[in-house]
Amino acid sequence: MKIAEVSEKYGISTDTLRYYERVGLIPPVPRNGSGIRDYGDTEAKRIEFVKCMRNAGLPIEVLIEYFDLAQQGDATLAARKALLTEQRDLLLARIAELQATLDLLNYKIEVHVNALLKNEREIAWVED
Amino acid sequence: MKIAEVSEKYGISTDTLRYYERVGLIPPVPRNGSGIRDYGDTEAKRIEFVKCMRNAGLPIEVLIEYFDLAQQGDATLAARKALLTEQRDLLLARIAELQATLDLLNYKIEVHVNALLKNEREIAWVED
DNA sequence: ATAACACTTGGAGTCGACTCCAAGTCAAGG
DNA sequence: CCTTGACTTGGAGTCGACTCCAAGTGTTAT
Repeated sequence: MKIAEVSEKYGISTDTLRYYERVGLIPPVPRNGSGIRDYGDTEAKRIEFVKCMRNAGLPIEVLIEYFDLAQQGDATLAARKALLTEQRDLLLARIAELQATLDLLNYKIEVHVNALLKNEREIAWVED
Repeated sequence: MKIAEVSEKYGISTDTLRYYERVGLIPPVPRNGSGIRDYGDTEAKRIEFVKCMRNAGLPIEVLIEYFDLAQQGDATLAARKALLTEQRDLLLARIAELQATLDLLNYKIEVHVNALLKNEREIAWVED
């Protein structure tokens, strides 16, 4: 798969894909005879995972660290688990915060709806 | 309340508080005789709301628009409701995404835990 | 075979949201 | 009176994460 196809498939710009490779978030992608990137399944899986994690706000730095550890084999299993757990906990806390804001937003909307209804009644009364 | 106290109370830097005022996210704060900001309850409430919304990722621009509308009175009630509803829906979608990533993260952690347990068993077997 | 087009590179530019800085003013304590 | 320390201003700098650009090479269709 060429870069344009990968970009299309995952909704990530070609610039971003190359950028990820540059900073080490994705390992060097294999090239065909004329130096053009040829993404395979391994790459695709990695990209999908990165997309998901980035979308949830995990910093690029953290992901790089994770992949660096993974690349060192079983000796780093515990460290990787710790890293993932930390990010999981941060995410959990984040979700709780967003949920709280969601509740507030819903309450505010409710208030606006009520105000609108009240206005309608008053207009009806005036026009009667 | 002086700016340092507000900063302390809400965990927002004085720089950020002044920045918010500059860009119109908070209306001009009243000053005492010598030009120093004196925050009151109205200001505090606004700051708290802004903090909550910003924390949930609502862009500054959107919040400014909301306050601009609010300042124009009842005629903008419907517009404000629409704005809030749009942001609420975005937030809802965001939470769902984060939840999906959370699930994936939990699964990954599980995989690591299993690998660790397997290693332990192997070590035990070697050392027996 | 020549135009059109996807790909390559390194480096510069952009964006939102702060964050820091220099230079100055003012109130209070020793 | 003089220092200390919190406050003021406008403007510049930083950060993470892209995003864009110029200049060049390779592939494909007419």
